[in-house]
Order: sequence, then C-alpha cells, then structure tokens
Amino acid sequence: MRLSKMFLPTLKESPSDAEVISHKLMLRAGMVRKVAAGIYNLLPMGLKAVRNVERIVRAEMDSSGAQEVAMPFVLPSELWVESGRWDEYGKELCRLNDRHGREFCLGPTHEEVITDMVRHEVRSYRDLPLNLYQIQSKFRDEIRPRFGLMRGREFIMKDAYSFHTTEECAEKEYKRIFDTYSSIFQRCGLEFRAVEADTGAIGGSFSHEFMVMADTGEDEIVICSKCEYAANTERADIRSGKGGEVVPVGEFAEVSTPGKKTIEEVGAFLKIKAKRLIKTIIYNTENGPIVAAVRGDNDVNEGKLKRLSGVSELALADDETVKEVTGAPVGFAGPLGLKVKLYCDQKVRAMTDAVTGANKADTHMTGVNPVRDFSGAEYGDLRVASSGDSCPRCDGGKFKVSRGIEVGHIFMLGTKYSEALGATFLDEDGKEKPMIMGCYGIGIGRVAAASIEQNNDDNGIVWPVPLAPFTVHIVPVNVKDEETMKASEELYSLLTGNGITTLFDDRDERAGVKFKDADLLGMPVRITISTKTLQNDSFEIKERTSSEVEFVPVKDILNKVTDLLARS
RNA sequence: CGGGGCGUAGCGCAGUCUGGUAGCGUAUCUGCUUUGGGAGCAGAGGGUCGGAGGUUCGAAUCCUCUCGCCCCGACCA
Repeated sequence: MRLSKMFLPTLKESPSDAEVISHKLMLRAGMVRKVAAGIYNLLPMGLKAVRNVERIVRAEMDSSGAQEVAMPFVLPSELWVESGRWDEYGKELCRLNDRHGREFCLGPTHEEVITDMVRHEVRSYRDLPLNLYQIQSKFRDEIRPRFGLMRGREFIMKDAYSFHTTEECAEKEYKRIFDTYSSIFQRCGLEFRAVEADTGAIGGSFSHEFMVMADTGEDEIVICSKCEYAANTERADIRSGKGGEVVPVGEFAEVSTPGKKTIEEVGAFLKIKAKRLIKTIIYNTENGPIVAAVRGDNDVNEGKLKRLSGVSELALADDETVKEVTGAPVGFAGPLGLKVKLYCDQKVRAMTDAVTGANKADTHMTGVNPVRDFSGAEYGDLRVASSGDSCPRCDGGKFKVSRGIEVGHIFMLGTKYSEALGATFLDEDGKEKPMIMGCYGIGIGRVAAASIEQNNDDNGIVWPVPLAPFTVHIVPVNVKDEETMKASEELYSLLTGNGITTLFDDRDERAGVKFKDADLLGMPVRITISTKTLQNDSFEIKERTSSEVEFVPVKDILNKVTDLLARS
C-alpha cells in the first residue's frame, strides 16, 4: 500500500477522552474513530489488524474441526422468551420493534439462535458432535463502555457453540477448544494465562477465561505461587485457615465516632489498622435482607455470598433498608444484635477485640469477639481473594494478584439451553435426550487492543508480526531523488511480489515526519532508502523492537526480510 | 444508577470567576527556501463557543432546562 493513497489520519496528540495506551495509540495511528460511546469506526489500518486476528482465529477454529456459519444480528424476542433470558438479561440487551410492533433485540450472544437452528436440523446421535462458530458484531448495552475497543458496546466477537451426546464428549471438546485458544493467543504473540472463571449471565457448570497480562486490564486474577491454579478473583476459592481455638480478650464498649463511616475513616480516627475492623454489608435478596461480614481489609465476593446463602438475587441494600435492618444510618452497621441472617467470612472467626459499627449513629463498638458475640452466624469463604491467601488446590501455595484483559472465555454449558429450547436428539437406544452444549468466545477487537497494550513504547505501537497490518514499512528519505525512488519502487514490487505486506511511504514529507509515523504505526521491519545507502548499493534495515540499524546489500534484501519476519 | 469532571476551528487548549469586536499552538491550503528524527519565513481558509429558553442595551461568560462525552464506583461476556 502506498501511504500517499491511504486513508490514514494520524495524530500528533491524543484526543483527551482516551485514557489507556492502546486507545490512545489506536486513535493516533488512525486505526479507529469514535462514532458514539462504545461504538467505533474501523479505518483501513485498524481493520487490517482486526482481520489478522480473525484470520488466525479462523484458521485455528477450522483446524480444530469447527465449522463457520453466519447468524443474524437482529434477533426475534420469541427465542429469548423461550430461554427465559428476555427477562433475565436486563438492560444490557438492546431491544427494538419493527414496523409491525414485533419485538427484536440486537444479538449480544447467540446461544438461543444456534440452539434453535440445531434443534430443527439435528434429530439423531449420528449427527453429533457438532461445533459451529461465527465471527460477527455483537451489541451489549454496557453500563459503562470504556477504553476504546477494550470495552465497546458494539464489538466483533468469535462465538462458537458445540453440541454433544454425552458429558464426556462435551468435555473433550472443551479441552480441545482450550488448546485451540492457547495456540490462537500464542500465534497472536500475546502473553496470556488461562484462569478459572465465573459463568455469569451465560450460565453453565464451569468455565475458563483467557487473560492477557496487562496492568491496565479490568480483571483481577490470582495465581498460585506453587501449583498451576489460577483464577479470576471473582471466582477464586480460598483454603480455609486452621481454625484453632480463639480466646476472647476484652469486653465490648461503645466508642463515639462522629461522622466516621468508612473503614478508612474509622481506622484513621481510632488509629487502628483496617484488619482490626469488621466490614458489615447489608444485601437485599429475594428472601429479604441478609448481612455479610468480612475483615476490614477484605471485600465481599458476591458470587460466594450467593452460593453460601443459597440466594439467587443479591444487591447492595439501599439506605432505607440499611436503616430498617440496623436502626442506624449507613456507615454504622455491625453484626451485633441484628435480626437477619448473618454470613461471615472465615477470617472473621479468628478476630479478637475487633471494631464494628454499633448500629447506632456516630458510634462503633470495640472489643468485639465474633466467636463469643455473633450468635447464629454462618462462616464460610466469603471474601474476594487477594495476595497472600492460601491456594485451595495445593499445600502451602499462596496467591499473587495480577491484572488481565479477558480476551477469551469458554463455558461448559451442559443442558441449560438445550432443555429450555427443547434441543434433543434420539440416542442409539431410541431415547430422546437433551444435547450437551459448550460455548466459546473471543473478543476480536479486544485481542488487537490487548496486543497494543502489551507491545508499545514511547514512540508508538510495536506490532508482533502476525498481527501487523503490514510487515514491512519502506521509507524513501527524499522522494524527489530519482535514484532513491527507482530503488524504492523496485523494492516495493519485489516485496509485494513475494507476498510480503508492505507499506510504502511515498509521501513528499521530510524524513523526520516519516520516521515518526513509522514508529507510531509500528510495523515490524523498516527499510530506509537514501542516496547515502544507495552509494554502497545497500538499504538500511531496522526492526521496530530494536534501536540498531543494519545495512544490507540490495541483492540480499529479500532474504534478509524473509529471515527477520520468520524469526520474530 | 450514585459521585466527579468536561463540551470553544480536524486535534490539544486559553478565555467563563469579574458580561463589552472569538484567541493560542498544531494541523490544513498557497508561495519561496529547506530535506536522515514531527523545518523556516510570508500569506490564507476554517467557529451556529454542544442545544433550547431566560436575564441584559449587550451573553462563550450569569440563570434554568436539556443533550453528549470522559473518569471513579456499583453492575456486567
């Protein structure tokens, strides 16, 4: 591609609404432009990167035996009513009516549609297993889209769905896709990690997320120091402590804490550490309010609280409810003397002489000893895993917390959708059974963004070869020099003729401008041509990852380039 | 949805408090010079100051409403 002809608006400065590095660089490098919050145009340079991700995903999915299909983006409400998700999915599901007033939604995911397709066409065990995938736009009306392509409302996703006759077969496919995903992200040149995850709104029995390691990632994961265990903190179980005998020390006493509501404020006011306080949170559930308590330096994991308490709906209580339950304004709740069910994290049991709210305005309690003072409390693993917690899978392993970007998620669905939609088959013995399902997603645009998040420097993007929109960037220093241009044109033909994607900066710009743009755009190999290099019958070649340049004889350039691209 | 912030030229910003001719940098266009790390000089174009209403002789500036965008939280593949 000739740069002079390319629709490539690069920017010297980042637009002020971009926060993370990948978003800034994608804007500056002319890859994307915003249309509305969480909705983007992909410009030629951006689309090329996205297509590269798609190409890799397609190749790997195909070779794993999955088959590509294309499903609609606008979906009728009936299927969603049938699965129960028309009501369950909530506001994230963007609904619309056609001219007849019929209800539709923009597809946020396609379990319903694919299951509908398969139930109509597959009757026999002989037709299974089956794995179908598509690469398509999804729309989820996220509460807060952010960070460019990282969390858009409309985004490109590869979604795959598999159908099986048995659990074993489904699990085998789950493992195969797990491996397929690993090779996909490896080929994309990403540093990633598969972690155990929550199933969320998709449902199912277990799942793994593929996380690209990055400090700007929105997800927090824990990794065991000793064994292979790694999990999203939303999901991570914590091994319970020894649970030795706890001897209460002091008596409790009220202490005045005027206006001190948060753990930090109370801690600072009483000059004690957060771990000496008990954090008490009131939740509303379908069975009325419940109370959760964790140590002051921990957070409640709502997924765990749901499981421990057996409720299915859980939301932070509003101020009214808090007042009703505790008799005090928000900020002074404590587990003592409440009439609702109390769930405590296991760590709370070991606390002595702790501080909690007194259920009275501007007052806290000291000398609280849960073992003695909390009657009827149920203890369990309730907190969000954090650094230093004990691994549930091995002896002595401790968690370390990292951040990641979720680029893929695979789910063992079981029969959730096949039962709801009646996707059944006839088994060898003539019995009708629901199909066992799995589903598997990859955020295509997010992979591209994550790659930039991981591969950049002060000057711009540093593309890994497989995702690079072009692999070679030719810079003729002076386009007015005939000899330079003749050599550049010949090089351009040579490279493109050999299937090497090449960006040719044939613009009449000063060298400095071209070098700055070359660094910003981040193609893996840059070749500079000038009267100086041609005097020695050579080109100057530089890798984006390196600050060294090398001079290569004109006749050797193709070999050199092929060599560099193959090696990186 | 709660809290905070921002909407002025393509991009980055000043001007708003204290009402009085809409500015700076950069980008764009033209000309000359320059030509290996975002050149110099000269000239030019580009704005319903997010929108609506109000106050006022006069509103980017004050008031009311509204729309959009960003950040934190809650929530969420």
